[in-house]
Amino acid sequence: MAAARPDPQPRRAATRSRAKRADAVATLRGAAGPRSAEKGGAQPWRKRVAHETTIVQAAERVFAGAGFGGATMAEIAKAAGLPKPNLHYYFGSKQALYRAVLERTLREWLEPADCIVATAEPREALERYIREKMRLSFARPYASRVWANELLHGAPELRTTLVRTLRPLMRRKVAVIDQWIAEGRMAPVDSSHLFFTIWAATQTYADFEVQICAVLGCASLDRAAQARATQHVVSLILRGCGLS
Amino acid sequence: MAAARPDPQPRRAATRSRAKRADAVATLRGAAGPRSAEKGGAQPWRKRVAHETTIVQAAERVFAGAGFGGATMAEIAKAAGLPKPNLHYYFGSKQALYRAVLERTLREWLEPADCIVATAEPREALERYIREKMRLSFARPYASRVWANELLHGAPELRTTLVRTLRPLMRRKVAVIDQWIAEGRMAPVDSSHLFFTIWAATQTYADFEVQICAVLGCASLDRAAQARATQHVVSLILRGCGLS
DNA sequence: CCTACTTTTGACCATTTGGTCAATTATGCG
DNA sequence: CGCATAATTGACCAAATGGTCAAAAGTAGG
Repeated sequence: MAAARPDPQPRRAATRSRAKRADAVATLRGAAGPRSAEKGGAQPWRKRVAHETTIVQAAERVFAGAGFGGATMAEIAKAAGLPKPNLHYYFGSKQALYRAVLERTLREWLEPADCIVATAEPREALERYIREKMRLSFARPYASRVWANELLHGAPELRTTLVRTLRPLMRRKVAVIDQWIAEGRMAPVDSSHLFFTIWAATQTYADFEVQICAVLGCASLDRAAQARATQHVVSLILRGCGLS
Repeated sequence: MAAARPDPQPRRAATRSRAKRADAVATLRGAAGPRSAEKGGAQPWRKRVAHETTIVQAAERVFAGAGFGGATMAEIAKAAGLPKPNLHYYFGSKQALYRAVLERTLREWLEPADCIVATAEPREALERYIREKMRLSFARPYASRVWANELLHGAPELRTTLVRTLRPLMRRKVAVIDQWIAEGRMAPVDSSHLFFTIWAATQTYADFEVQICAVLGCASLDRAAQARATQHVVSLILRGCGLS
């Protein structure tokens, strides 16, 4: 996760035809900010990262709009403003590109859980967690939809990731909630299912936005509506946990 | 909606090539039980309905598993145990078949809301509503997923349905909740958002089953696990509504 | 049996789509 | 400059896919 970028290395050239694809994904994984200890104006791979990011963002939008099967590489290319073979140059295949999108999302998705720790105040921690989830839902609806779409279809690409990454994390978080309950600091809810409910209640604003807007009779949720939604989810769940 | 079936009429034959498609959808719409006032052993269209049902069920499974774009008519045909042109005979196109699946789901989806009426006891009505939604989620996961998938991708097929059918219904239900709140019979929650939360919390068990199973570490939710989930959602939301 | 119909089905087609290639152009470096 | 490597891109291809058709096979009523 924190692995430093492999810098502008010749990227292990084989006959090239086979070598190009592969690890563009790895690039994105640690692309956050290792611009530090490099030489002077390291612009060679700067452009590469920029392109990869452009592509992944375009792909995110297109995959969100049509699903994996419905999205086409041509459409993604158009959305990214690049010729199609270029996508294949950076990400060997449609599937690899899709994976890159999912991987990027997963990291962002797990982050908010950091505030669920035993030493925290239950009410404060949960409220913060829910608010952060709501914020993500409104800020990155496409990412949420790609993720939802993947789960919806049985998670063919990240079933193992769910078991190997999400599950261990959740075990720890669930233990924290259970401890809070044991200490009588909140009502005895089922901690695992509490997370499922929070995920569902928050992400529904990204995933099923059309339905919500159709019912509310608005084209999209403005700032005020987002705040109202957030307030609703926070207070409903906190009260449900006996934390009002 | 209650329109009687057009019985084994010559089904307005034009040059046939163009006539065959069309209204298989209409058939399904009112196919519930008009077996009543017909003549004797009305078996001619009996088989037709059976086939249409078979096809729609197969389509539901396949669409749920791959989305509209990812599903193929060939796959649906195989799942239905019929040759591909047969599907086109009953439902003119892939899109029409998809619509038929969605339409069937919508009816089932709206039904549980019948118990939300002003004269009912809030606690009892809401609990019943939630339980019914949970039951549907476990009983018809494929339908839920097709629906979710459609919403996820912007509801291209049923945006108008949402506005013309779901919205009016919800206006009435929301009014009921608001009345209950005004009468001081439950906590002052945002009634529209309460529905969004209930939908999300219940349908997550169908839509994101893989994620839930991955976290819980089980292959699928057995009866006991389903009961636990249901109990969790019911008590969390009721308490959230001040109805414990 | 015969006529008129609905239904079934194998063979087929035009289009779309993921992916490839080879040729070409940038780019870094000695 | 000149070499090597990375990046770009127009042209292409094989496979998959939604949809069509016409011939064949039921099926009901006269």
